[in-house]
Amino acid sequence: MDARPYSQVIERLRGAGLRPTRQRIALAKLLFEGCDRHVTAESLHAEALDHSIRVSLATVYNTLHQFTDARLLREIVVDSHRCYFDTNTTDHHHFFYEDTNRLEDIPGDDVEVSRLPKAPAGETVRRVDVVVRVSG
Amino acid sequence: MDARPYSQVIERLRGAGLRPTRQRIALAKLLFEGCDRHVTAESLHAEALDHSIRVSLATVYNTLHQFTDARLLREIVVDSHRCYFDTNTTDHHHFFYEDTNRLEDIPGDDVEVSRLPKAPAGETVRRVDVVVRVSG
DNA sequence: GTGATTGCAAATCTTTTGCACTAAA
DNA sequence: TTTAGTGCAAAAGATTTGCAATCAC
Repeated sequence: MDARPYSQVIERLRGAGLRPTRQRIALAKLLFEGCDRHVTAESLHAEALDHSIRVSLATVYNTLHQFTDARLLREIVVDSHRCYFDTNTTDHHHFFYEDTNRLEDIPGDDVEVSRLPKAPAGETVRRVDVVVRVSG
Repeated sequence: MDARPYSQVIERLRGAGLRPTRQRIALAKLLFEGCDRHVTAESLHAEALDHSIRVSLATVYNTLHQFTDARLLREIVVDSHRCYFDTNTTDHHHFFYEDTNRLEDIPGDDVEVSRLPKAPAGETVRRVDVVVRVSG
């Protein structure tokens, strides 16, 4: 083992103003080491247990929201029954597989919204989400 | 009062293969008489009670889903905690006011998606949803 | 040590379900 | 009369919360 195996993740948490606790470090390693991912609280909790990381479901929920507030994650709304979180926080859109409830990034250039309405008076556009729903 | 005040709504329900019961007729009148609307189960139930329509929340849920299956309504996903239903079933997109959880149609021509990825192998695109999230 | 964080269990909120009752055809 | 639809209350599923115990600094 590296003498400082967690330093990158710890730095990232500190940079986001989050105290690097054992649970946050472990979850951050699952989320951010490797390629972009989409998780739900349940799926991340299950994955943590698989890796023998002792963390409660409540803490997973809290952590996902803290990471989202800190802009380490992005919340994606595609299903009224479950929250999805995306480790890819850059501007991009999604396929949603209705048969399997799976979410997949659409590469940035493959969607282009060429016309948008202006924001209603007094409002600011926070985000434009495009979801392409597919099924077999 | 007209001698056949409910005939239009009744025809619409029959046409959709739904038996025109007292509850369905009353809810359909709230939903379809007047301009396009966005409702949640809770909001429609409250509105029904305001109009002295005796209907249970469970029936409102069931009815909204039956209407959706019959293509009298469309379900809109903008919030992971609540289902919204839209009486406008034509192709169009939405503003979502994050401060007030309110949903509003964007006129058809004000959004144009000029490039879309092709569907993954074996999948068919069921719908493309664009949500413009705004806040004050 | 001190304040932030966590775990647990209970609470909350939305939605669905089982079943006896009622109403439409 | 027959079957579909309804109401209620209970169940289910996802998420949040209160509070004592624990941990980072």
